[in-house]
Amino acid sequence: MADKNQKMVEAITPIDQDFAQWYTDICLKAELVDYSSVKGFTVLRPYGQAIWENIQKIFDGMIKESGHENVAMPMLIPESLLQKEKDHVEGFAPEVAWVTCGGSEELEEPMCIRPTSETLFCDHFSRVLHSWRQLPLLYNQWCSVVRWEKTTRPFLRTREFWWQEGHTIHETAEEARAETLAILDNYTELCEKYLCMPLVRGPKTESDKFAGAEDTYAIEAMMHDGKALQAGTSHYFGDGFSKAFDVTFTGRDNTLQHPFETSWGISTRLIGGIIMTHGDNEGLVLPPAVAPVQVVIIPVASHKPGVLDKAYELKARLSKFCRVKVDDSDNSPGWKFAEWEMRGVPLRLEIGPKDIEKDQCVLVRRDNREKSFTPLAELESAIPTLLDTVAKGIFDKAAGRMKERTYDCKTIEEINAIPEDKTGFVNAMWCGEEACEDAMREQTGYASQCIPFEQKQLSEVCPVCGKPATHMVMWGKAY
RNA sequence: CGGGGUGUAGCGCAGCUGGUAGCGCGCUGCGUUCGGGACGCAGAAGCCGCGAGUUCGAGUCUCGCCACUCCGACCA
Repeated sequence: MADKNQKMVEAITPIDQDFAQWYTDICLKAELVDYSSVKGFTVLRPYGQAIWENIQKIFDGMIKESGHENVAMPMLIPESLLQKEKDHVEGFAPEVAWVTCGGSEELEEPMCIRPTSETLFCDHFSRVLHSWRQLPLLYNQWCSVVRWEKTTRPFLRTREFWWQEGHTIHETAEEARAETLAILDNYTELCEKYLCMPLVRGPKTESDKFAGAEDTYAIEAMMHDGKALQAGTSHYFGDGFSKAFDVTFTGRDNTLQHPFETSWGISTRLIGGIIMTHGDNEGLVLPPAVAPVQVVIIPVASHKPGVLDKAYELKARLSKFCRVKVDDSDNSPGWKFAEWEMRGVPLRLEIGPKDIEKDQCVLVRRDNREKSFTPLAELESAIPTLLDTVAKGIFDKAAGRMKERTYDCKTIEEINAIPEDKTGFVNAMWCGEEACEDAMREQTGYASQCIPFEQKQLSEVCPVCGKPATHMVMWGKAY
C-alpha cells in the first residue's frame, strides 16, 4: 500500500519538500493555467476559468443584490489623466505598461494600459454626474488589468490578472465609509462561507494603504506554509479623487459639492489562495461551492453490461442539484481516482457491478478519503449533506492551522523565537510610527499586514521603541 | 532589480575528449483489461531556446541575447 501511495503522488512534488514547486505543479497539472509566450501573462485554462466563473457568479450576485451595476471601461488611460491624482500616480507609475504607437503613427500622448481604473471612473463620473438625485452611483466592472511586475507566479502575481473593481460615489462621507465596510463583509462571506478560507480583517497601516486612499481595509488569509495572502481590499477615498478630477454635483442645498468615493477589488489571486489553503500531497482540494465538478462518477468495470448506463442515469439525476461529471474515458479506475483527486473534486462516486446488484454506490470525500456505501435511493439527500461536510471539514482544518500558527508576542525576542518552519501570524502591539514598522521588518522579517478589528491589549508598549502602544497589529510574511 | 538553476519530441530526462539524436512517460491505431495511476503489438512525432563566432564538421566549444524557474528587495 505504501508503494501504491507513493506512485499516486509522483506527479506532484511533496508539499513539505518544496512548497513553491508543489504550488506550481498543481497549477499546471490540474490544468488551471498555462504559461504564454509573454512573461507574466498566463492562460486561464477551462478548469481554472470555470473556478473563476463560479467565484464571479457568487460575488456578482451579492453586489447586484445591494444595487450595484456592472459597466465596462476603456483599457487605455491617457498619461495626463493618470497624473491627475498625485499619490495615485506615484503608486502606480513604476509598474504601468505604455502604448505609444497606433499603427505606424506615434501617439501625441502616451496611453497606459489600466493598472486599475480609478482615473477612468472619475473622468466618467465628472461628465455624467450633475445632481444629488443621481447618487449613489454603484458601479463595478469585471476585467483584466496590467501591472508590470518584476517577478511573477501563476495567480499570485502576474502582469495581467482578472479581477473585479468596484467604484462607487456617494453624497456623504458616512455613506461611502459604510459602503467600504459593507463590501468588506461581502468579501468575508465569499471567502469564509464559499471558499472555506478563514480570515483576519482590518485596516492597513498608513504606509501600506492603496495609493490615494484615505483608508484601506484588507482581508488576510493564512496559507499552508503560514504565510499571509491579501485576498481582497476595500478602500475609502474621501473626496480626494473627486476633487482631483473635478467630479461635482449640485447638492440638496443648491451648492456645488464633491462626492465621496470608494473602490474595492478581488482577483484571480483568490484561486492561488484556494490552492495554498486547502491543497495537499494528492493535489488540489476545491471548496464545493466553486468546484467546476462537485461529484465525479467513476464507473468500475465499465465494459460490463449496465454499468455505463447506470452511471449516465445517476448523472442525469444528480445534475438536478449539483455539478456532476461521468469519467467514461478508457483509463483504469485507479487512474481516474488519482486524476480527479489531483483536480480537487470534492466527492467521488464509484459505481460497479457489485454496487448495482445491491442498489448502492461508494461515495468518497476528497478532503479525508473517507468512504461510505450509500443506497442509490438516498443520493438526493446524502450528496448535499456530504458536500456541506467537506466544506466544513476544509474550513475547520484551515481555521485550526490559523489558530495554531497565530502568536501573541510582547517582545522582539519572542517573535524571533518562532521557528522558520512555523511561520505564521504575529499579533504584537505598535506605537503607530512608520519607523517601528520598518524596524520590525528588519529585525524579525515580519511586516505589518493589518490592524485587526478584533483588538487585544497584549501589553502597554511598542516592542520596538518602548513608547506607548496605540494598536495591536497583525504581522506576517506576505505573498 | 540582485543572486542561483534550467532550456534537446507534448512532459521528464540522457547525450563523454566535437562526427549529423536517444530513453521513459504521454500521444495515435488495433486487441486484451477494469474496486487505487493495467498490458501486448504496430505507429507518429525534433529550426537540440535564439543569434553570431571557432571548425572540414557544433546538441556538444566561445561570446551575446531571450525565456522559464527558485531565493531575496518591491508589489494585489
